[in-house]
Amino acid sequence: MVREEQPNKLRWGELDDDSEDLDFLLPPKQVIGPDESGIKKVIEYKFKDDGNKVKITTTTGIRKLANARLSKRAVERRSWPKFGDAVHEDVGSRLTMVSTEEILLERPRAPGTKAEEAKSAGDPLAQMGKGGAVLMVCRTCGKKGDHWTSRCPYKDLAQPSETFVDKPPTETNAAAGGTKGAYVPPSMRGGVPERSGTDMRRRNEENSVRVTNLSEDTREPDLLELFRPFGSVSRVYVAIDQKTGTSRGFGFVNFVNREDAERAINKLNGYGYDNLILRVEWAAPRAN
DNA sequence: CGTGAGCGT
Repeated sequence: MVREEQPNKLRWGELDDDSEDLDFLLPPKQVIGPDESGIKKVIEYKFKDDGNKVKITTTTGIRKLANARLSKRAVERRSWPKFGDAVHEDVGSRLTMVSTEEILLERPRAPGTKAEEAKSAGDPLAQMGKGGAVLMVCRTCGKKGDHWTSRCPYKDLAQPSETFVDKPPTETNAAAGGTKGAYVPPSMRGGVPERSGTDMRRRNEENSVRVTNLSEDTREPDLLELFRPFGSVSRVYVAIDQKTGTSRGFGFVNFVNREDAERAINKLNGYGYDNLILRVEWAAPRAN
C-alpha cells in the first residue's frame, strides 16, 4: 500500500532515473542469430512498473511477418535466386525492392467492342474481311459483317429479317413472339394494330437519350453495344470536337420504342463505363 | 473577374 515499504517498487517519477541503476540485477541480454535466413532474436529482461521482471523476446528480420503466418511456399520462395534489378543485391538484404522496369497497363474497358476497335484502329466497318470473328449482324436486313443496323441502307424500307437470332429476350418480344421463337419487329410487338403516324413505334429522331460523361475514346459503336440490349436503337451519335477530332464526352442514342429508352435510362444512368460514371437521361428536343 | 461546362452533323 505504502510504496516506500516495498523496496523493489518504483515510483513512476523514478523509473527513468533509477532503472539504469537496477539493470545489473537482470540477466544479461542475449542475441541469437542472425541465422541463414536473416532472423535475429534478442532476449532481454526488464523491470515492469510493479517491480517484477519480464522476459522480452524480440524477433527481427523476416520472421516478423512469419509470426503472423508464413506459408511453406513463402519460405521456399526465399531461396529463389534474385532476378531483375535485384540480382546485384546482397542475399537476404531486402525482401522487396523498387523496380524501375516499365509495365504497360491497359485501361479497363467494357467487354467487346473497345478491344476490337483498338485492333482495327477506328472504323468498325474496316473489320469486315479481316477474318476476325466479329459478330456484326444487321438487325434490319440480317446481313452479317456488312454494317450496323443503324447504318442499314434498307433501314427505312425492308422489314427486319426473320432469320435474326441474336436478339436478346426482352419482356416485349418474349410476350409477343412466343410462337416459334421468331423475331418480332418492334412495329409488330404487343399485337397492337399499327397506329401510323403516332409516336412510340415510328423510326425517327424521337425517344432521344442523352449520354454524358463519356470517356474520350468512347465511339458510336461502343454506345450502340451498350444500349443495344435494351431494344432497337435507331441512331447513335457521339459529339466530336471538329477542331481536335476528339470526343466531346457526350452523345445521343435514339430508341425506336420509348419504353426501351426508359429502361436504358434507368439501368445505365450511373453505370460505370470505361473509368467514368455515365449520366443517362432524356434529351431535350433538338434545336433546329 | 471567372471560363471545371457541356443538348447533336
